[in-house]
Amino acid sequence: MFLSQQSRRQTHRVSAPRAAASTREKLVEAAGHVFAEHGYQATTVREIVKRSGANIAAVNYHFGDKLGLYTEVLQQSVRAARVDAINRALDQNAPPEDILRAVIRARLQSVAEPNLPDWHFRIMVHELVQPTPALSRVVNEVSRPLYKRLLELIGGIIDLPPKDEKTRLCAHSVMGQILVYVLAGPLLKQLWPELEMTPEQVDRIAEHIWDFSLAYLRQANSGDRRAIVSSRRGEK
Amino acid sequence: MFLSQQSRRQTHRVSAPRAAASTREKLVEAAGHVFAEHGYQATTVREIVKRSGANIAAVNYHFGDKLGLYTEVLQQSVRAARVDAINRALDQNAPPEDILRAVIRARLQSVAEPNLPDWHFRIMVHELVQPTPALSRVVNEVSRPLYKRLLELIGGIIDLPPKDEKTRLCAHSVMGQILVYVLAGPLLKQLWPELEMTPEQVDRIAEHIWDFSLAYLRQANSGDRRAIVSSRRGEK
DNA sequence: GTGAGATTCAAACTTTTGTTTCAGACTGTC
DNA sequence: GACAGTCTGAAACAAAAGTTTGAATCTCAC
Repeated sequence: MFLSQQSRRQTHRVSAPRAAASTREKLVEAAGHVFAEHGYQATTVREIVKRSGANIAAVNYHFGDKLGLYTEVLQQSVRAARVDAINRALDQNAPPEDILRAVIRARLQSVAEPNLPDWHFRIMVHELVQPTPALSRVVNEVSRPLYKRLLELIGGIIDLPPKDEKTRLCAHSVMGQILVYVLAGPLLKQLWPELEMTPEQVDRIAEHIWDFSLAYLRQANSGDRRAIVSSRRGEK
Repeated sequence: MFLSQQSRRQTHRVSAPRAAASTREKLVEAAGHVFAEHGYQATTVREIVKRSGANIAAVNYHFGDKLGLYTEVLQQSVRAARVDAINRALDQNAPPEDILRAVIRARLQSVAEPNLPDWHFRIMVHELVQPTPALSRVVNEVSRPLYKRLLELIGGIIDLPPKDEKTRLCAHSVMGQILVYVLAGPLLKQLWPELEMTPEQVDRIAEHIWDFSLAYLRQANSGDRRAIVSSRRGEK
């Protein structure tokens, strides 16, 4: 049963990719939003089909089962995240500090537009908090390269090897500042009702994170590193 | 039905709090771990009772329903978090910079000991990512005061009002750096296998976050603030 | 020790949710 | 215009999970 549907799906995608793809695409689109909002477990296929306007059988017809649909959504997220503005920012030829600034902006900006496929990232976040069965591997495929490049970038700024502990801690500090807006968005909005994630506000936040981070990174780079630490106590 | 059980529970707690509390306590203990690991939706009461050794009816008998048990766990988390080391750190009489350092350490250290009731915080994190019905209010009760005090603390360091946008952004920067270890712990461990959250390592991480943050905060405090910004571009 | 209430237990019940079925509509081909 | 393959729709099915039941056991006051 399952296999025949899978093959049918394959046949479908090859033979009639234009018109019939509509329902399929609508499902992925709706599923992306719902999964991003509730996570995998808390999402029901009935909510997805209701939102997409499709019939409940469509999920199993096109994707085999709920996990198949989720896998498709996740793969699209990975693909989208990979070719995303982040890599474009990382690829540009510019001083490392400017690249870092562009990376922060790129990552944060996608939070501002809830209409557009921002759920790509939110889904990753859910994965991160509670991994689902078959896809920590998928997340890893996109997370590890990005992490690696971020380490290289920051290592370049503070003049340390990418794998140095200090480089990693700095990378985590930058990541954390961004993640808190993606993760704790709803909470922050409760604590700070005036917070509206307009493009202008997001720009200001990105600028702040850049300022905040560079205050340390520049200091760590300029000349003798131990001076910073030893101003407080001896280095380990 | 529900009310009669509730009243029975109340009676129970008053009349025989010692021996019979055992099952109840075991349930809360087990539920805390399971909820913290999987979140509310993905947790089954059967898993909880299996882990606690209790009968499946015990949950409904003692707490009315699954949400009642979860609420109890959450309230204990709130209570635990409230009297936690964080407030002790905030209450001490010391320079704001040292208090900040103590707060960072206190919050990060609880991550290091997974045996102890660390799930208090992890549950909050799950709440934060996907709020459950009846308790964003509860989270709010503990989050808002802590947030407020953090704003005052950081406002004190950079010499700005607590509600100033810049103060808030700085607070979020500090929060984010801590949260990333709580949230992304599993992922970070995959990306950086050598990462072991030993007490020593946690101390080093806490020191880094403090250094990293203070690099900006001190700079922001010292004299004219606009100098920092205008070194890049004009202030808004 | 007896009785009233509190607690536990195994089993059954109800709801939710993922999945399947199969009839019918659509689409493009000969 | 008939056919094959593709897709959709409403309903039914099955498994999982939350909840309830009622009898049995325990606790403790009298």
